Amino acid sequence: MGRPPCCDKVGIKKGPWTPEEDIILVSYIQEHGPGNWRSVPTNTGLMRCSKSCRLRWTNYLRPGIKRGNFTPHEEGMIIHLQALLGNKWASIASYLPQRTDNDIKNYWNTHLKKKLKKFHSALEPNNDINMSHDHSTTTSSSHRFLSNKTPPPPPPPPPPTTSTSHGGGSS
DNA sequence: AAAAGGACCAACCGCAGGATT
DNA sequence: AAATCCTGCGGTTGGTCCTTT
Repeated sequence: MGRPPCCDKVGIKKGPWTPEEDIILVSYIQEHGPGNWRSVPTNTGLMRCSKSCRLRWTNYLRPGIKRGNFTPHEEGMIIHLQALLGNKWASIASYLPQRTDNDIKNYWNTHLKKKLKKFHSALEPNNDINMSHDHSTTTSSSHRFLSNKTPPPPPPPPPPTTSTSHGGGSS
């Protein structure tokens, strides 16, 4: 007997969240704290799967998150950390507590990747073929990019990791 | 003024790891 | 010790808005 799908397709709503759904989710989490996502749809009556609830909360509804308008400093941090860690968006996000991994990932894919590519081809017009290897090439020269564009970001602080264990650490 | 193309953002899907029974 | 379940992560897709022709 295999494991049942996380959200069996029947009756599960997909697509953009409505303000009403947001309110239900937020008030439930305010009362019970985040975590135990499995029980959220059951207890709230939301026709969403647990994954969708968690995603909505972490990427949009969670208090204290900042969206859009990345500062040059944040941008520098992201480029630096991406060169350091690769596409570990969750790890990168842990250095920018106000940002979500999804937001950072989107920003990287839409803005920074392009910016870096431009920079690289300006720097090494003959080698722009190498740009297909995203990470390997960004590693060394993104630092040069940084030193041109923005002040070098501070060395990565120890990851916050405020009791990420689910269930136990309800904030 | 309308149409086409490109860019951006929010959300979904599948996979992997960790925890629990 | 093995099997199952839940959560989290990264990649990808779809829809909408903005800009250019």
